[in-house]
Amino acid sequence: MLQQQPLTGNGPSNGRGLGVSGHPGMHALNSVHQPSQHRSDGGESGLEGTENGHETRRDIGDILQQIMTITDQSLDEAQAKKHALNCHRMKPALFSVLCEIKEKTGLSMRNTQEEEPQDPQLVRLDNMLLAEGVAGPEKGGGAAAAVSAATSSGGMSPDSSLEHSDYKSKLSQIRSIYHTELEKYEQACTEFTTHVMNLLREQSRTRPVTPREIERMVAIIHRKFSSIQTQLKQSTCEAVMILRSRFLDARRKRRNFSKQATEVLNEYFYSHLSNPYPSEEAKEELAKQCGITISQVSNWFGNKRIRYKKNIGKFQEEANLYAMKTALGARQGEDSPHTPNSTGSGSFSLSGSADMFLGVPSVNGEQSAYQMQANGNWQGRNSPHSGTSPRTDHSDNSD
DNA sequence: TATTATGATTCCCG
DNA sequence: CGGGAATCATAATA
Repeated sequence: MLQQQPLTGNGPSNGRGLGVSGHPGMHALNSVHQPSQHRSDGGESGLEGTENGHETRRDIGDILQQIMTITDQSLDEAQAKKHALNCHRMKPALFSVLCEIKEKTGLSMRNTQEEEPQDPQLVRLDNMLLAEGVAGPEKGGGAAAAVSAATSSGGMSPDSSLEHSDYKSKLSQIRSIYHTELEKYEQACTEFTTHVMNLLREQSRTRPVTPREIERMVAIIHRKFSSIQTQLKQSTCEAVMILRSRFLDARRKRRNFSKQATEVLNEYFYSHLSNPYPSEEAKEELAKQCGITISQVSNWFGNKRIRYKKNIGKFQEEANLYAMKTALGARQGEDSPHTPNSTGSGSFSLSGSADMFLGVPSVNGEQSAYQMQANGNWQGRNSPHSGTSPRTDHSDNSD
């Protein structure tokens, strides 16, 4: 895990920086800055005058020098030089010599650095971004949807859904930044690549440039840019992680369920006191009704069971209250005073009434452990067969 | 500010 | 893996 600067705040917003100047690829192009920029013309007169190898070599060196430094010169200057070089009568010969040299050295550098094995780190980041929904296809609406959901969350579950949509909108924000930057990078990359390719093509008139070389150069450029991209991806990943942890923190920062939600849960609990273990489906239903997750429902029931068991007396009041409420609701059928549980409608309530009636009677209630066994276990249930015993089970959930 | 209520987490068991 | 139990952390309340 390598980590770069975190980005969090103003991350990749300035993508145009692109430290191209230090590009290794450039090295190959103009790395040969000779400190001594001596005038290279004039000397060539002696080129054929002396067949002295030494002289000739020096002269060739001069020409080479010109070629090498050509990219350093101003445009017209370079243009002029180039023209001069092209017209030089030694040019064809030199060119072929260069080709030859190239051929030879080319062999040695053939195996230097060929294929890059798809940086595993990059793959990992890609996968992660994909999993987070940052990369990949636009998924419906993103921010807009989240925002609208947040604003229009009339009475449903203001807290949780609000936070959730907050998370989503932040995520989509990151997403859009990521995509913009990525696009910028890609554009810059292609731009730069074409530029370099043009340059090379241009140069290929004065010096041998094999397609293979161009290819290699392009690969180098791409590699460089992809490393920049990796950084972007990494930063994005980090941002997502931070956002996520903050979101989780927010979740950790306990928020009480809404009144309605606890009401629904309590109603279910007390109307199934003899067996307060909602099935998966029931949990789902409850979760839907309460606007919470299934695991939250599970948590709630876990807590409730244990706490109820621990101190039954304390919960008597509540138990009676809900039992009464449920009974009333059952009695009046659909009049429901104010139980806005939509979907499941009355669902629980009546059919399970058997157990809850057991609970109603004793307001003083001590031993209202109903079905609970002496050891405080629900599952044991009371007497072995118990004809009347409320087959609490799922007489309710109609669906 | 101390206490209680409560949702979540963790450990452990079968 | 679901549940019980203990515990944590924070919201709500006295």
